Amino acid sequence: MFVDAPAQVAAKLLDWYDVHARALPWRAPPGTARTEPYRVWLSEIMLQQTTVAAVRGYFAKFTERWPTVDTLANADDADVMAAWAGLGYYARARNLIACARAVARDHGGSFPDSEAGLRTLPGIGDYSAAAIAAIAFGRRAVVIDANVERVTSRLFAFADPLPAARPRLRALVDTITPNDRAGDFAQAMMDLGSGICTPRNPQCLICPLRDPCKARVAGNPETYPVKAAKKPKPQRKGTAFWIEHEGDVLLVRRPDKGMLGGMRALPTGPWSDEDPALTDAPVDADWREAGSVTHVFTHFALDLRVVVTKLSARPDISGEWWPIPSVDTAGLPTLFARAAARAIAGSK
DNA sequence: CAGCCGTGGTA
DNA sequence: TTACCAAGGCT
Repeated sequence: MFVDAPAQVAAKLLDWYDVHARALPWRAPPGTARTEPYRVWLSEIMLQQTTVAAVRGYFAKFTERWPTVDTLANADDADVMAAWAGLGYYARARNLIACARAVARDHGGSFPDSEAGLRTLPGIGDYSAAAIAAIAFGRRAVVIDANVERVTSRLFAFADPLPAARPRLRALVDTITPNDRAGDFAQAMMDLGSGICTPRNPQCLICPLRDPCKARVAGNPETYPVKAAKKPKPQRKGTAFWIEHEGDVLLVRRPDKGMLGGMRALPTGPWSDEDPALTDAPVDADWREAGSVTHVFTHFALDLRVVVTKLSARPDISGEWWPIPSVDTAGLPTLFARAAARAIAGSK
């Protein structure tokens, strides 16, 4: 058998998938009816740069509360943003709302069934359009995510550094993508990348592609994919202001663009390499230190100093006064949830 | 094209 | 503990 023939790769992988496919809430088992496009779409957006474990609870919550794309399209923005709180990359939530409304308004409540049609919707890029077209609509599409890049670069011992070499890697993925079951093939590649062809210590002994894999033969699968070096993360500092009045705390809504865009938050000063100053506070007050929280984002690390004050008169500041005992229901992103916990602990 | 954009798990 | 990294998209 010519195990390195492209068709053989797909056949081996699909045979493995028929037995070992992960059972996931948004996935139909191999050989059964396809999952509804709404659920495929919702899961694909949530899974962008996000682990299966993190998505499970959010997917259950969203599908229970908004079971169809129309119900989501009619939801209040603030409710959706609050429900997304903690999952990260909040532009996804803003695009989720915009996409649901575009589907409801421009497509009669049904998702486009082609890759090109899906690609026009907000929040759906090359990967998601291909994945939804293949998984939800049975289209033949070349689906490329980080798992596919890793598995394919190892399979072909493709050593050109990414992301510059993406077009050539895509051509290789194209050669092994089957005409039938492209959706199962994509999901099989992801399962393989998640459980066997892992970034470190890949389990080549039990891999269904161990025979055709050139990197395994060479003995260096963990060196793929080759990537350009990363830049160091700058350290920034800032201050969060916990302002109490009669058992309420002041929350603000952050601008739609930028960090934690559109999310509820504590008022803050600027985040920079300068030492934070109390003069950035939205009100003049007697501030007390409540400690600090450190948080690591994708491209910088933040040391957020938390200061608290209790005002006897309600200041004239725009924002929401939220009952402190239920501040955990405000939908704060993790940074501010931790800052709030620090403020409450530090003000006792 | 490269920078921006969260969070939590893993070794 | 530090560093890497995950079902990427937008500008």
